[in-house]
Amino acid sequence: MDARQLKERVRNTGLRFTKIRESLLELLLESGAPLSAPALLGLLHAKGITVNKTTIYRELDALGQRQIIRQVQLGGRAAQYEIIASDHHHHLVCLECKKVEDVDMLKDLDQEEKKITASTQFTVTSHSLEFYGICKGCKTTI
Amino acid sequence: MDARQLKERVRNTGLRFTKIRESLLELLLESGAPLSAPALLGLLHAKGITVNKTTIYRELDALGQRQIIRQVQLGGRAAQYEIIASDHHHHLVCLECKKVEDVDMLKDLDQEEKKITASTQFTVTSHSLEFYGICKGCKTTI
DNA sequence: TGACAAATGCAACTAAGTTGCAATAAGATA
DNA sequence: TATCTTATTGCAACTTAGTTGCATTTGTCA
Ligand SMILES: [Mn+2]
Ligand SMILES: [Mn+2]
Ligand SMILES: [Zn+2]
Ligand SMILES: [Zn+2]
Repeated sequence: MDARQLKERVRNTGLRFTKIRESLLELLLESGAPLSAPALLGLLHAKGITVNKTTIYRELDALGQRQIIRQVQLGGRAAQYEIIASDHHHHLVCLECKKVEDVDMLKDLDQEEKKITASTQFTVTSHSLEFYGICKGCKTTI
Repeated sequence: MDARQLKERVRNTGLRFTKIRESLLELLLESGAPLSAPALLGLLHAKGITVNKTTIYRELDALGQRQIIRQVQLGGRAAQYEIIASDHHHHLVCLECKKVEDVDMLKDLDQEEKKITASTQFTVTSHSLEFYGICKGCKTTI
């Protein structure tokens, strides 16, 4: 998933390719980790792009509806957002500095989804798995 | 985990056993699912117990520090809380009505924790796994 | 029964997120 | 390129979740 592909995806869903939208997606793409609305607002302002918070929230909503980004719940007050890339993955959340890292799918949880759907009255369509602990940086700092 | 055991645990940590604390824990115990601070506030008021929201937040914090309850992140704006019972479990979250059900641990994710800790610079200490989908009630209603 | 810490309420605050409405700009078309 | 339509944006006012300082009340134990 690079900037060009992303632009393609955005245009295909009927969205205009505005400066704000472009910069916001660029930030999410460059960031190795999910970003919150307040964080995005700050980063955009730091880039010299003046944008209102209402626009950010509407933008995140629009991109979410089109399956270009997804909201992830990792604790903390604000929701975080990340580009929906090709492969499914999970997250490592540092309890110390709150940094988030991606971690590739290890076990096949789709099997678990099927088991639950088969054995309960609940139809599972997706899942999210977060691992909590201490990151490399926080171990050396202490 | 029944009311008596819970009272014991509360007393053992040096907490006084107040009417508010008792009712709050009772609500969490009776509820099959996690509850948010605003929800608890509403339920307590419905029970005729007048309590300030500041008290609720401080209470949740105190019980959390003592490992009597835990905060769970399940999407939605408000954090949810549940009694820490003996066995580890995960959650089924209905995307329609937002209801939450417990689901017993199926696979052994402790193994995954160990693998990650061994192969990355990140020391995993816990995890949370949520399954999303449609609950029984919401399937029949549609 | 005090004494003393824990618990509580209140008011004022911050931070995240939402809504309605008016102004602006992207980009398709002529 | 000028024009048109509609998506996008900003602004202000609002809601909801959660926090803080301080004064008052209440549980517990000697
Ligand atoms: Mn990720
Ligand atoms: Mn649970
Ligand atoms: Zn860290
Ligand atoms: Zn449901």
